[in-house]
Amino acid sequence: MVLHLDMDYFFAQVEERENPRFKGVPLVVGADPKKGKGRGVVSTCNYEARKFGIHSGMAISKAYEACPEAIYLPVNMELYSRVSENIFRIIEKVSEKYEKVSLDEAYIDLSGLAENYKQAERIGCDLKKLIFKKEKLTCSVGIGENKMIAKIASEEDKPDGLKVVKAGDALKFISQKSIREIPGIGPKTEKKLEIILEKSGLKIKDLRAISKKQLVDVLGKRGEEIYKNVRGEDDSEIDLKTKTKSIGKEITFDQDTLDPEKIISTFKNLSQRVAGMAKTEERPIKTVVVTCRFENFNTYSRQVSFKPRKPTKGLIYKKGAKLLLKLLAKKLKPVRLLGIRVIFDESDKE
DNA sequence: AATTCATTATCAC
DNA sequence: CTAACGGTGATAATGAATT
Repeated sequence: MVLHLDMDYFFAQVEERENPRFKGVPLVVGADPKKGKGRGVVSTCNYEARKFGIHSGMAISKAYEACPEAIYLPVNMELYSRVSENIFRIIEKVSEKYEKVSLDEAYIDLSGLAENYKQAERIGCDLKKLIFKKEKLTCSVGIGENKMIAKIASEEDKPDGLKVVKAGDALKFISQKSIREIPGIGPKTEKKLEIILEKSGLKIKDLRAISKKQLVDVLGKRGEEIYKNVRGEDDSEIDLKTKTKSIGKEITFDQDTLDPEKIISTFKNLSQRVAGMAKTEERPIKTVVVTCRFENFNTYSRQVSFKPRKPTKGLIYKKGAKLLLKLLAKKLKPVRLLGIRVIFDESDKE
């Protein structure tokens, strides 16, 4: 049995807690809609803002159009990280066997902890109470036989929800849900499936009409998983503490630029920060990846691998600058975004 | 033939 | 009028380069 925990509108809820005058009015956490013409997106917003049609991932300029009177706050990641750590400390009191999906989301393995659904529900309820008592934040919990069911269940009664889906009810529970609720089906996959079935607004049960072969044909390896998923099955394991595989930084300019000074100084800055973060991992890196997005949104990456070496600022910048120059020499247009990432050496396995 | 490398696509939060 | 659209990290597909 699996428990999925999802903090409700996390960043915005934390801001409400820190500053109660944000409660009850539309609140959007993301970029400043006025600064730099508002090129960012909405990170999270509270439910009052959602009434205006605002949601995560929406362009901040569009959100501003929908609700200029909302309060717009910048992302205060340091604050949310601290709160997140507190929450995970609470989760650890329930079980060490958990998978951290993000700052505000986790799967907990209930095998060995709960013999039946009643006990599982008790654990979920206690966890919610504990988090609220310690952190004054609400969350939603879903419980099911596998990760997918638990995840879809946690959405069911949000916010402040607690939903248990018994094994026998799982198939029925997911049948009428949008196929987008299946983890791994995004906009592109949805479109492909709509073409196969010549129908939009697909429900999970609709996908049961597609053969395994056709799914694999169209979706590749993921088709195999999706074939099982739409039948309520999910083999994916709870992934305990895995090592970071890569670290990167990227930045979108306030305005697209061709200014070499600006490009270089920005790139230097990114490199330095990546080096700083990579060093704390105390592991060698073996690849540097540079990303560049131009004004037309075309995005390119260039990478180079080498003998695993310590992630020094000089190494990362040198390798990266060479790649960047090579790229810019070919495709010179005003630059929208620059990024650099390092990939750690993985040769040391378990 | 098998493995690694490079690049792009897709996804999640 | 339409498009607008971050930052971080993971995985897969595909084809080329190496071993």
